[in-house]
Amino acid sequence: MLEKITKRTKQSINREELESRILRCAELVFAEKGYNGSSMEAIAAAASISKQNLIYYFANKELLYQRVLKEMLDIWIEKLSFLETQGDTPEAVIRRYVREKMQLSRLYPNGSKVFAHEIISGAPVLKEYLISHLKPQFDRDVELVKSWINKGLIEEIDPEHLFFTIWAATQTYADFSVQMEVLLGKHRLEEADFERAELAVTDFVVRALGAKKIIKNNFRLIFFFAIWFGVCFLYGLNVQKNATFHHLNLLVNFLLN
Amino acid sequence: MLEKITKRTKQSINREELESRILRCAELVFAEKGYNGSSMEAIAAAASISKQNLIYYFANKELLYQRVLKEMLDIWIEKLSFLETQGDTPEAVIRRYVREKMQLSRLYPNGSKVFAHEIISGAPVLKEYLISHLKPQFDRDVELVKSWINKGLIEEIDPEHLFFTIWAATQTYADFSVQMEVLLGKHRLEEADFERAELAVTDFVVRALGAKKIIKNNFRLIFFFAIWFGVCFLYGLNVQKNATFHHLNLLVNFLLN
DNA sequence: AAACAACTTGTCTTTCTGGTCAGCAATAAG
DNA sequence: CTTATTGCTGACCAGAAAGACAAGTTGTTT
Repeated sequence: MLEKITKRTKQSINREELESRILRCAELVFAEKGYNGSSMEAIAAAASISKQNLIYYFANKELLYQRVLKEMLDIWIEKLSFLETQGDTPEAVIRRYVREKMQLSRLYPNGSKVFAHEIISGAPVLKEYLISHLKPQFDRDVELVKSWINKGLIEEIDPEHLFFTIWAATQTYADFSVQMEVLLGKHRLEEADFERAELAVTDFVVRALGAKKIIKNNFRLIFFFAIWFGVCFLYGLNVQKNATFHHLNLLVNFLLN
Repeated sequence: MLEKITKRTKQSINREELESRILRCAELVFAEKGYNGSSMEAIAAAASISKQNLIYYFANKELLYQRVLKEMLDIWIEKLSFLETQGDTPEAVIRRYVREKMQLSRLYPNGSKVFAHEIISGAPVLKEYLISHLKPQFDRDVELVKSWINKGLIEEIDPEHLFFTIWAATQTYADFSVQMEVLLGKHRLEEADFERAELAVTDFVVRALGAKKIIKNNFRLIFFFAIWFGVCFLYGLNVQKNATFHHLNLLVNFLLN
């Protein structure tokens, strides 16, 4: 297919700028009012242009809506793949994943909301796209998690539902921000809130995965055995029998602290 | 205030029946199309009555919407309070809480969706209600979780964000069911899926809380000390020194298994 | 400068939808 | 059986919104 060479004239630059401004404003309006509640008039007003001009750029509402949705999903799919992280530990991969997803909630709250509206409504527009683009990636990522489980790197966890939970827990900071504002008694969620949230959710997930725990427990195991061997060795060789319980008590007190 | 005695005539029974049928149908339509996308005509059709008749029962759309929302939230608030569970362990309380919330997603998927639409849109109708009814309960529950942390019953976790995560992880099974259907390659989420989900989410949360871990670790600790004492006791008394390492090896193999 | 393309706006039509109103039908009360 | 109340329907209306059309304006190319 021949790609038309787009000269960067004053017009074409303006066009691009205006298009992206329209998309951002449309995103905002769709997020707040849903597809049906958003009039072209309102979107145009948000972008400070006339309705007719808006229609000139996006022939109809459906098309505009699709563009907004697709932009969001492209970003999501692009940013959220396990694939390129084969070398890292599960914990590192998961931490990165959760962080990225939180960033999306923070940076594109409106896109997230439009996406949420769409899915809740039964994904009339997005269904095909989900099947063709999201599912393959999902299947791959699930396989990877399964392999982690088989290798004993993480706890036995339901891989599919792990993803559902991560998505939900992160997405909620975009979609349900109003609820949180009310419950936290704030006018708006701020940077600090998002940072706390990110920390809470990542820790939450990592702890649930048990990735960290295994290491901790291994440490404890090794620690115990080391002392045990030491003690047994000593007693097996040349310490008087009567001292046994005294040393034992010291040790027990130390461990229980 | 005088309460009017409602005689249970044929008419009043019909009225109640029809009212609740309308509410259920409205819930369904609102869930799928959002407030603005749902016409009174469509709701009436779903309930198999005429539009005028619908308006006879619910004078206008706004009112109908509020009723649907309020019914859902009342159920939610009623079912989800920590208060009456003071005696139980944190793990028991949390398990019950998550299970109840999952039940809501399973039993009232449409109500959940309407609620989600509403919150995502900025809670124009519900905001006051959230402040007056949900926040006080939230604050109480947060305090309880904090007290658990202070007592060392659970890991140090961000209480507010714990709730946000639980809500998100459970609510998602109502709101994003379509996405899950696509990704799991199913036509509909079935009982079995919900059971798996409930198990996954509860385990997930409990593990993240660390409530279970403490118990498990205590077990392990007791187990170790019991064996240790036994072994030391035996060696301290009447077993030959040479047998030490043999028995030790047996034990180590058993523990590491 | 002229011709052409890109952009912008005002006007109009059509469709949809929330809601009114007057009147008919079914049921309950006297 | 009659009357009053409650339940239901058809005809209608006003306003909102999508978007078609034509006319005018600005920018680009030759």
